[in-house]
Amino acid sequence: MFIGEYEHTLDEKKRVSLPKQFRAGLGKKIITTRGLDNCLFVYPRKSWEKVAAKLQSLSFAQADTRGFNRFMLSGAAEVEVDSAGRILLPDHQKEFAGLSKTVVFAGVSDRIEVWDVEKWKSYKARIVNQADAMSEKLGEIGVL
Amino acid sequence: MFIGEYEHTLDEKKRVSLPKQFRAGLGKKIITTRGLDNCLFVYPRKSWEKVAAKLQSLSFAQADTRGFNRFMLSGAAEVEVDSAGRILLPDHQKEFAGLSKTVVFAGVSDRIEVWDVEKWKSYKARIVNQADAMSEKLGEIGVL
DNA sequence: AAAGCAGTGGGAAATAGTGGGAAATTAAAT
DNA sequence: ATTTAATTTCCCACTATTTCCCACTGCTTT
Repeated sequence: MFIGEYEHTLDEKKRVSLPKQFRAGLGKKIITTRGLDNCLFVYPRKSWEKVAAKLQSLSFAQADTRGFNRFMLSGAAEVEVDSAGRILLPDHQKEFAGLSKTVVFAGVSDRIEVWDVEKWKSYKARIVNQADAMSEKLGEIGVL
Repeated sequence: MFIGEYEHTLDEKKRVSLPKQFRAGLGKKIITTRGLDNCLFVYPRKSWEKVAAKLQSLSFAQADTRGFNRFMLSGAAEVEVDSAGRILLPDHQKEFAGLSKTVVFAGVSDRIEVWDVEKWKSYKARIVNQADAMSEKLGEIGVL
């Protein structure tokens, strides 16, 4: 269960150190992939295998599942945590998520998200403003 | 399981080096063939045999499956990886996929795809823009 | 204040990717 | 049939990137 929010630095070699609090839960080999809303998803190897198994069951005959597979799989990378607790992000992921120097790690239960700090700030401002209204909606359908 | 995206160069002798990450999974003899959406599919010998078996199980009675069979099988070639980790692409495949100098290798679970870099960029832009719609599909199959 | 540690930066060594030349094989031409 | 041309194969060499390691800084803890 990953929770919390941390600001880290992406250096010139495209390295970022993982927040200490996440390292134990992630292990040595982890998977990063394209996520939704222009952020990256980070999974421990085991959780990723579940995702991958589901993706593999999709046929390549249909154009939309082909596209979907390409989005998730070609956008993914297996990265190893170095001796200083850092990972190395591929160019295409850095570009996809629009990462500059400062990035945000956000724990979201079974996955971790990586955001560019500016994108994160504006996104967070939006969801904070909407939280009150959303809670009523969730109450209506019996979630809270 | 092949994942990730890599840009490589096709030289004047039609050689491309395979991304280091894919070499172990591919072995020494590999199969390249015409793929869907104007890219090439690359398989390790073993996976190819499975694909070929599936294709053969399709009925010859229907004109369209006959066509698909010919498309995949006649477009295939067995190529060997040289001492520098490169393969040699046949002319007709280079032409089919519209490959120029820079090509993209994309890992998509059991196969690797080879794209011309420009075609890949525009295709990727399309699927990235459809990410929202895709997320609903993700929910349906329980990926997210 | 000293010690430990998380996060960051940077230098040196290793290597993946690329280009090109020589040898060998095939094809063409006289 | 022999020579010439062209293409392919094999090998070596260069370079930009990656990898591995060590060092510094600032914060927290004792």
